Amino acid sequence: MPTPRRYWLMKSEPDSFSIDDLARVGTEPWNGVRNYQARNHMRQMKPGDGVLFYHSSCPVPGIAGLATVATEAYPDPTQFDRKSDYYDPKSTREDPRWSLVDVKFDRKFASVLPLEEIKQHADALGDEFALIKRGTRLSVLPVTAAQWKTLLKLEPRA
DNA sequence: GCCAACGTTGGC
DNA sequence: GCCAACGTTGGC
Repeated sequence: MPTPRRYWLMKSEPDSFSIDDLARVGTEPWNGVRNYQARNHMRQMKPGDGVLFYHSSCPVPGIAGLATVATEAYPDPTQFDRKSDYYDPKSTREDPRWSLVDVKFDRKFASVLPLEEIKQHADALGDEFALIKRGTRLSVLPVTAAQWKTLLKLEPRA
């Protein structure tokens, strides 16, 4: 039996990589994640999983569009690159510490679904939803099928 | 720019 | 293994 499709939310600062950037390149290796929980989530991903593309640290933080997981997790090459900001001297090729997946553009929302509005639906989403839980800074987090459905219903139409 | 929350590092 | 210091995230 095939593994059911799962859902995730991935944060990106639009100043460095936005939904428009993803639309332009089509597919992007999600490099630079240096948090174990976020990494572990990426290691669970399967091609075809749904991704909510979230803009963080910007004037209107929120969900900017949809993407799809395009690969299984594989070692993040930037961890071996001495010139990269993401270089990790403690990681080895024999035992890579950091993983990533490729993420493929699906579509851009007509406008960003603001975090502010998402928070107003905490009842439907559940207080434990990491996106709206106070103090959670996780950049890659799981989304349940019910949460996915709820959030897509909130998608701005214009 | 501020600051709360959290993760990581490193001395002991 | 504890915990203080430090760095980072990310909303506001």
